[in-house]
Amino acid sequence: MTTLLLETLNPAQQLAVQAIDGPVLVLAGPGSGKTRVLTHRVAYLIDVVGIDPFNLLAVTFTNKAAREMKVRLEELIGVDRAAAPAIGTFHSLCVRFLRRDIVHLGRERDFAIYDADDQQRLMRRVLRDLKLDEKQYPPRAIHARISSAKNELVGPQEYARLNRASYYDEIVVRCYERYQALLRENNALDFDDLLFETVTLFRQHATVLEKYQQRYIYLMVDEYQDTNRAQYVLVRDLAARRRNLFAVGDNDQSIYAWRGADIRNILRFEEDYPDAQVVLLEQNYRSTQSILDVAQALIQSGMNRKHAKNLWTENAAGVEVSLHEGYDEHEEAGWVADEIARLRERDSFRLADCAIMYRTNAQSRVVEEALQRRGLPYQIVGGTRFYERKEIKDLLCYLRLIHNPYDSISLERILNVPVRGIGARTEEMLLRWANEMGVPVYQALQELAADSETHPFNARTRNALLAFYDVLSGMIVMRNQCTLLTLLEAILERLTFREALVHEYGPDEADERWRNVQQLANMASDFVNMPYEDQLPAFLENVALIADVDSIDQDADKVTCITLHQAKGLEYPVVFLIGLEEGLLPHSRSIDERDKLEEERRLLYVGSTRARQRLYLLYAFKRTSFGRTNNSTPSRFLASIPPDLIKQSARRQQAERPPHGESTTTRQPVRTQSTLSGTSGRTANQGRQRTNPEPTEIRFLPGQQVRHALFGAGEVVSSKLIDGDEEVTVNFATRGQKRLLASFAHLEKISPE
DNA sequence: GGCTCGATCTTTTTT
DNA sequence: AGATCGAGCC
Repeated sequence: MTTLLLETLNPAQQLAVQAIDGPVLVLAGPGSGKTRVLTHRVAYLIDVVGIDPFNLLAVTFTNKAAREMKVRLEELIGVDRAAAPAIGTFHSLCVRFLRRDIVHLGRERDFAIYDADDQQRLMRRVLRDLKLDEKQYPPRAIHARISSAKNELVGPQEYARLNRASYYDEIVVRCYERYQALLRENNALDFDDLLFETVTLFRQHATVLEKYQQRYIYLMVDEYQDTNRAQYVLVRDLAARRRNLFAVGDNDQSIYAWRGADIRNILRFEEDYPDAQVVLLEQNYRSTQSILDVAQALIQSGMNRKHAKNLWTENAAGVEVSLHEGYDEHEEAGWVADEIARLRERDSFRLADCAIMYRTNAQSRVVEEALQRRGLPYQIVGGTRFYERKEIKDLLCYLRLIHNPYDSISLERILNVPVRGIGARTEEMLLRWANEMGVPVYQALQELAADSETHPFNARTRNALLAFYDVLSGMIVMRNQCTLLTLLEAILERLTFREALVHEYGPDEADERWRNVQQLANMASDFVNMPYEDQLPAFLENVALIADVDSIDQDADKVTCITLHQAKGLEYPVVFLIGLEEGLLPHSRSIDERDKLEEERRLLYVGSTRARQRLYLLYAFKRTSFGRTNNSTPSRFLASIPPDLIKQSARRQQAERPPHGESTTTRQPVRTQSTLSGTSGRTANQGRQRTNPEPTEIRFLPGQQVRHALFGAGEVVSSKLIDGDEEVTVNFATRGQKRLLASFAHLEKISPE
């Protein structure tokens, strides 16, 4: 078995698998078989070293990755033993810990998990409670602050301590406090709490932490470069006793800084664990040489690469990477769809072999249209998620409420769904009444049902409320006496849900939505083998933690449309990267900060290394966004690719040139890399132009007061020339310190000079 | 209490 | 361009 396990691995992989004791850092380039290494290491620990599977913990980035790991493990060591190791995402593992031990924090184990939509609603409730204007204090923005604070393990008090400066921050603190209080009242945790509370649990209850430290002798963490502070501390604490931490990652694929991921976690590994063994996986098994060359060119033009890897492959050169300019986003998508059809007919690729990747979800719409028009089956990952469809979310709220009646956010959502004559005023009255009595809304309804004398409602309103309460309380009685499916069917029947759909949407749309409901019922039936009382909580947890990528259908022969972020960790024989334009990739929001810009570059790197055999790069000559059409500039990153590595596809002579009136003479010649090269100013469009030619000298000196369109006023801390541009570090009064590229940031000098 | 119309915003990226 | 939200109307 030993030999069998190891002989399919290359020397570096073997080294990683056999590095058992102490901290190990595996720097694994794309396609270098890191999933193989992880899986084989678990198998090796169990089979060869003789570790009890019960003592292993592996953290993956997605549930899908966890599933795949379990499947592969079963193949290696058999079903029985493969079931035992704890394998899952940070969030699902934390839920597991918290269900068991959150009582130590004085909370209940059947807490609800709030998703983005719930968080939004809760935030609005907070603003209403605090009488704050949503215009002045956008719920999203406030919540974003709270969320990143939690990811940094900063609670309300500490946030207040760290941010004394502005009034805005004071508001954030008040909202943060109220937000947490409401979560507690509703017996709910949001996504960020799952991590935060687990860390808190471990910090405050040494015995609990010790229990897990004892149990999990070997820890493995995938995608270590994308861990945030909370995750980092969690891992550090869990590993503190045994120090058997096996971290796998690739700093070149770090693309989640915007949600708190800190690339320094991986860069610091050797400082955190000076005795760490470091293994480099540089052989790529996935891509052709041509694809790898392009990917390497892209990433090597980046700045500040630590742990630079040199990927190589024994794979054949394969087909050249191709670059194509579409006239607009429609032609771009059309070209892709046509090419997919050709690949299927001429080169016998399947549709499932092809993936179309883009920076923003909004781009998927046009792609969808193009595929639809040609009758090519496709699946769009993300976008409007199944669980976020209204009819589904409504039903889920019923289920959540049945499980946890204190969840007032869910209650408010469905109080008048389907319409039963409970309007905003009644709702507000009910909430105020409950508030006055100091009880959860559900309990207020109980009071009302018990014929309380003091309620403020008239007879008609009271009846409407009682109708709602009857449904709910009836279901709560049923909760543990039947299967989840039966429960769901009972809800549908009690609510005459289908009829309500017809009433609200008309017969056609109702049909479509009813099919979604049936699909939900289908999913509910997956849980029939559990004890009755476990089915509902298990289902709800599953729903809350499932990610879009987790539900990619690999069996169907469909084209996959997916964002670059979600594509991390996946691979496809054929990959199309579309919208490679300034403002889109790099995204306009990331354009004037060095670190953000570098992350965009890595995003492109991640995208191109998903491809096994064919890689297509596309951009459009002009693009409509926000209802406005603008000429576009090819992404600066394309300039990093030496021209002999790409085949510029000949532009076809289309019949559909721009409609009359608009002359084609302004059209740019095809911009190959020779014309794309360097940072020299191009005048491809009238829209975004660089304000100054190549800077050759420092224009901003420390102490200079400047103004930025977005960040406001600030003071220059330092400035240096890098790569033909001036990088200015500015300390903004309200936004803190930022590094900006002078040529893009449009910094305005304000006195004193 | 629900409807229609116009104004306003939207698009980063997500567990 | 499309969705969402608020104001004013029935």
